[in-house]
Amino acid sequence: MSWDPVYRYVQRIPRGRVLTYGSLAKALRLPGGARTAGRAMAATPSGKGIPWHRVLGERGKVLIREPYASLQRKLLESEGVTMVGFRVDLKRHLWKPPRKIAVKSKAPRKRIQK
DNA sequence: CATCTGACGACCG
DNA sequence: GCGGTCGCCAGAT
Repeated sequence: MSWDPVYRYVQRIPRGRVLTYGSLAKALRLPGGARTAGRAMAATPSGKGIPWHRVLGERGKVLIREPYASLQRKLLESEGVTMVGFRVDLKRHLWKPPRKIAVKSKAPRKRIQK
């Protein structure tokens, strides 16, 4: 199984915003759901600029073990993410992935006929 | 090949 | 809200 799609998706998460394993899995339709997203993140290649720290558990909880948990918290706070202990305030920082990519043209989009 | 092990999450007490 | 159980499934042992 190639985790590439997962990493590409994670790289789209803007600074200061976070995503959950569940929503990640759902967005990419990963078989096995959230846990599969977790496996992918656990295998995140280092040094590729992938913002792995922006992926959290349901309700914004940091689920990884030390010493990475502290690092993740630190990285998040460094980009302005407000946290309560090892939990992120999802109300403020949850990233809602855009359904459509930004449109450059101002012309109206064509309607897809049903 | 048999088991174990999670960077999960829904459920239940 | 917290801890335990269970389904999930690719890798590791």
